[in-house]
Amino acid sequence: MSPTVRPPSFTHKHNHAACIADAIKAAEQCCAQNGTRFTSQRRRVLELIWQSHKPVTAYSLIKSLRKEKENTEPPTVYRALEFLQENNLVHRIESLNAFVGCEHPEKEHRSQFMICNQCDQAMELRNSRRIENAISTEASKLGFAISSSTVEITGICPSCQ
Amino acid sequence: MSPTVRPPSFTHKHNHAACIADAIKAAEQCCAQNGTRFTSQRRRVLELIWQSHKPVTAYSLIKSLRKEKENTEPPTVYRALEFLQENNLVHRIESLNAFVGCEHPEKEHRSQFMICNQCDQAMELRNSRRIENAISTEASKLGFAISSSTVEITGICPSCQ
DNA sequence: AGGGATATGTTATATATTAACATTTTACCA
DNA sequence: TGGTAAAATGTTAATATATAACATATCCCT
Repeated sequence: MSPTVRPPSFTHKHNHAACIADAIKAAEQCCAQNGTRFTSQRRRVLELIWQSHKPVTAYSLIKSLRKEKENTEPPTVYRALEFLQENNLVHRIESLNAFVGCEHPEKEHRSQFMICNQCDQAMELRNSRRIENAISTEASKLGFAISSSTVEITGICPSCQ
Repeated sequence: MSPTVRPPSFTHKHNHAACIADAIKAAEQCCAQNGTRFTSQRRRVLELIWQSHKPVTAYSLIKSLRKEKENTEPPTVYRALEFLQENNLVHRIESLNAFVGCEHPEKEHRSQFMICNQCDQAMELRNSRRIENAISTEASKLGFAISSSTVEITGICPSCQ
C-alpha cells in the first residue's frame, strides 16, 4: 500500500485526520520493524503531538494527559518523547523547546523545518538535498565531521500571507 | 585600523587574549555607533562569555558573577544577554540553551554554527552564502517568507580529529 | 512458573526564564 | 545646575523546562 499523497502541511485546509491515522500506522510499522515496543502510552503521546502541525511542549502534553489520567508526571512524557525521537517518530524543535510529529519517519534523516510565526505550524522539508548539500560542503571545507544538524527557519508560511 | 587576522576559532592554539580584546573593542565601537550603552555589567558579561569559544549557559555566568559580587540574580544576567544579543554581540545556541560571542558583530546577520562534541567549541561560519542561499531557495520554492534562521551543526572539529 | 530486561510510577530536584515592582543612575535641557 | 524622564539595575517571586534516583509493575523468553 503506497502512502497517502497529501498537500504540504502548511496548506491549512487538509484532511488532518488522515495525517494522524497515517502517522500512527507508520509508527506501528516502524516499531515492528525495529523490534521496539509501541506501547499505549507512547501511542497516546504521539497521537497528542499529531493533533496539529504545531510543535507542542512537553508540559502541554502533560496537561493533556492529566485530563485523561490525573497524576501524570513529567518523566512519563519525557520518556515517551525520548522513545519517539529515537525511533524517528517525532522531532524536537530546539528554538521552541517543543516537539512535532515526523512527516516521513521511514528512516533516520536530517531534518529542516520552516516554522510560521502566524499559525505556528512547522513544516518539515522533504528531500531537501539542497540545504544538506550546502551544509556538507561548508563542513568539509572546514574539515568538520558532521554528526547532526539543526535547521529551523522562522517566518510566514504561504497560507498565512 | 584593520581587524586582526586570526585563525578560525577551532584552531586550538591561538592567541585567545587577542580574541577577547578584539571582541571588547568591537563591542565598544558597535555600541558607540548604535548609541547604546556598554555598561560595566554588560562588558563584564561579554568578557565572561569570551573566556572561551565554548557556549556558556546563563547560570554558569551567574555563578561566575557571584564570585565577584555575591548576590547576582538571574535578571542581571538575562538582561545583559538580551542587550548583547540585540546589539549582535552574542548569539544564542538554541540546541544548548547557551550563548557564545559573535565573531563578526559589525552588522546584523544570519548565523550558522559548527559545534564540536569533543572540545565543545562553537565556530561561527563567516560569509557562508552557500547555506543561506540554499535556505532562501528552498523557502522561495515553498512561498515561505523568512524572518530568521537557526543553523547549528554538531560533530567533530578538525583540531579534535 | 522463574527471572532478567524493559517500561512505568513516584518523589524530588536541577536548570532555565520571566514577571513585577522598587531603587538607582544617567542623560539632557530648562 | 538642579530637576526630571528614561534607562539601567536591584530584588523577590513565580513559572517553565528537564532529569535523577529509586520503587514497582509488566513483558518476554525459556
